[in-house]
Formats: sequence, structure tokens, C-alpha cells
Amino acid sequence: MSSLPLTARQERLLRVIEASIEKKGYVPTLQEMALAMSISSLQGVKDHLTALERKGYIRRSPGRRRAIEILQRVAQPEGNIPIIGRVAAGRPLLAIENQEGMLNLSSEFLGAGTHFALRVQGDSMIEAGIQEGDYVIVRQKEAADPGAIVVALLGEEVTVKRLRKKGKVLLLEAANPAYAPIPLTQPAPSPRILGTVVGLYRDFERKR
Amino acid sequence: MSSLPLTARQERLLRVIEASIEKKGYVPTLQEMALAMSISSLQGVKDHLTALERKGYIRRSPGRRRAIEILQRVAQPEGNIPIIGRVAAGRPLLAIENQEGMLNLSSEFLGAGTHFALRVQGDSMIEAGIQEGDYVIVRQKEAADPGAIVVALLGEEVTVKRLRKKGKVLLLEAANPAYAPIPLTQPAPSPRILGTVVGLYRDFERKR
DNA sequence: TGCTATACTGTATTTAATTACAGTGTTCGA
DNA sequence: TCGAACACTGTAATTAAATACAGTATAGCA
Repeated sequence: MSSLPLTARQERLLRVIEASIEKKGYVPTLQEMALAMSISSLQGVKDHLTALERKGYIRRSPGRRRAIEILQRVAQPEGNIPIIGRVAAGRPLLAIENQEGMLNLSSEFLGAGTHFALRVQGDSMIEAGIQEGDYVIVRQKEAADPGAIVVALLGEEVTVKRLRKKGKVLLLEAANPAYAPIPLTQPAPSPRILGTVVGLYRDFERKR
Repeated sequence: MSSLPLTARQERLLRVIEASIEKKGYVPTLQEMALAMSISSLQGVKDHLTALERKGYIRRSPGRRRAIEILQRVAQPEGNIPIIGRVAAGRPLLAIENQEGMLNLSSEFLGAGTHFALRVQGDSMIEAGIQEGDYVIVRQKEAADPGAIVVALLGEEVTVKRLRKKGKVLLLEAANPAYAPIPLTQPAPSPRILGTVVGLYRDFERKR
């Protein structure tokens, strides 16, 4: 499925075309592409298009105007949230190897920032209405306000907890009396906040 | 926001254009439109486009080729679920007047059928992890299997309940002991099943 | 050292696609 | 009954936009 790598300029052009389709709904002309790429000759653009076609990213119908079909996108469209499987220590959180799938949500519900989705394991947040198997939608950021539901990394494990302030210490508190609160300042596997939970999706059909 | 009504042919053409953009990623030519509409003259197509522009559904850049921007769609794209506000008796469920907004979800999570979303009011399903303010995603159908969570119309009111079979009678049962089960055969405001709940979305940020 | 890919400039040519013009017939409200 | 919107046919003219051709320059590989 994955094709030949693109050069910086080729990727840039593909992004220009994708942006026009996203925003306007139609493919830009070579002139418009040249303008967006700061290339003065159409041939320069055409060469890039030929390369993009050869590498399998687009398909053109020779002769026809503005007939460029995008076969493989480079920029993921707005509101497309990767579902993270295992969070492997060392590897960056949003590395492709971690991704299990995609969840699409209209951006009006999301707001700004980088988001990812995570499947909830265990029943530690059951009293907050978050069940095992639910997908939590997380906005990536290192800090959070007390009271917010956060996703934290504890060694190799990822947990969903509520952030609490008891006096001067910040705690990760489960919404289940069976679990003890964890102070953020805990040594050894020191907790690291990955982001705050901004949404939740539950699938009633394919839940095992 | 809502524009002038379209004639059957005008709506058909708009759907043809939308389909091409959805499938191919680019606007069809007048020739292609004429072929899809079974019109032999380009002028016929052009007349429809002029009408579509006058009515505010598309925007064209005169002279430029394939520069049609769709301002208002007729066919909602795959995975776009209308959020129903009040369900007014008499009016069809999915009438535009009822719609409060749109929720976009990738179709892999939805499956086939017509879907709509509904904001949950009250705490009758609290023990099933469905809270007030949550959006339930509903697949429209009149019947449902026992055990499924359904959306039912009770007179003027819409409720989310679990369908149960007690002996021979079907009951609408709340996941909250404060509410009594309602038999489906109840007279007067006879319950009508609108669909089954297939998903749930909770927004942690704009929840009042 | 020659070959190939990348990354362009600049002008000329061609044609896909829109636009223009001139009609026909129907329906429908004023 | 008359104008206006709708729903087309058919041909000719125009042009937006893709193609073609002729170059320049750099980097990397074998």
C-alpha cells in the first residue's frame, strides 16, 4: 500500500492540491500550483506531477483539464484522529507503528490541537461513565487543570484518571474506590501526562 | 442558511457533481454532466448550472474550467449524521427543521442504514453509562432485538431505554431504578421504536 | 565518466471545455 | 394570455489550461 518516498517539493505540491480540493472542492490549475509553489514555469509543476504519478500518488487523464485524482494523501484530513494501540516507550506517541485505525470526527467538536484516540482498558473510570472498550479522544498536552480527566503514562502502562489537587499535591484519581490515587510526584515509574480527555466514543455493536 | 428550492432536474445535477467530487476528487465537465443527465446539448446543462448558482447552491468563476464550488450540498456525505433537536409529532423525523447540527463519524464505525444523533436528556440510562448531554447515535429502524438499547417515541417525548422481554411482553426498561418499565403495548401514548443505539459520543469540553 | 533523477526557466502550440447564439416546447401563476 | 421559469436541441466561436519543445544546473550512483 505504501509507495515510493516523495521529495520535499513533490510532497509540498501534493499538499497544495489536497488543500485546494479540501477548501474549494476542485483541483487547481498548473498556473495556480506554480503560484503556490513559487515556480515561474508551468513545466516545473508538470515535472512534479509526472513524478507524483509515477510514484503512485495521483492519477491523471492525459489531455483533460484539472483531472487529477489523488490516490494517496500525505496530509491527513481535518478531524481524522489516529487510534493508538500500544504506547511503546521510546517510540513517539503518534508513530505510525502504534496506530490501530482512524476515527473521523467533525472538527467543530474537536477544537485546536493534536488529538488521538485510545481504547480504554479496565474499569478504573466506571463511575465517571467511562467503560472498558470506549474510545477516549485525547488532546495532546503535558499539563492539565485539576478536575480534568487525563491520560497519563505510568511506565509502560497508559491510564485514564481524573486529575485532583489535594492541598499542594496533584493526584491521579480513579473514579472507582477499588483503585488508590497516585501522586504525580511518585518516583520510579514517574507519571507523565499525555493529554486531556475531550471526548468519548462508544461503539455498541462491535464491542466484545 | 436554507436557500430556494430546487427542481428535480436541478437537484439531480447537483448530486451528479457531488458524486464526482466524492468519488474522483474533481468537478465533472459539462460533457460528463450532460452524459450523466442524458442531455444531448451542453446548453441544457449550462441552464441548470445557472439556476443552481442563482439559487445559491454553487459558485462558478466565469471562464475558468471546472471551477465549481459547492456551497450547499443536497446529499449528505457518508458518515455525516444529523443531530436531531426536538422530535415534533407529524413532521418527518429527519426533516431539516428538526436538525440542530451535524456530527461526522467515519462510516467504518457506522455500518449500513440511516443514522441520526440525539442529545440525551435525563438520567434514565445512567447505570448503562449513558449520561445527560451525551449524543447517542441511532440507526433508524422500527424493530429491535431484546437487550438492545433503543430510542422510542412516547407521545411527544423521545426516550432512550433498553428493550427487554419479560415472558411474552416487550418492555422499555430504564437503567435507573427510579423509573418504572413501560410495556410496548401500552395504550394512549403508544410507544414507537425509532431505532437502536449503535454509538455514543460525549463531549467533555462544551458540556454544560 | 556518463547516466539518471531532481528542479527548475521560457516560449510556442494545441485542445478540452466553456461560452455564445439561435432556436423549440411546456407549465404555471398573475 | 402573457411573461417568466423550466427544460431542453444544435452549431459555432472562444479561451483557459494542458502540452510540447528547448534549454540550464545540481546531486548521486555505478
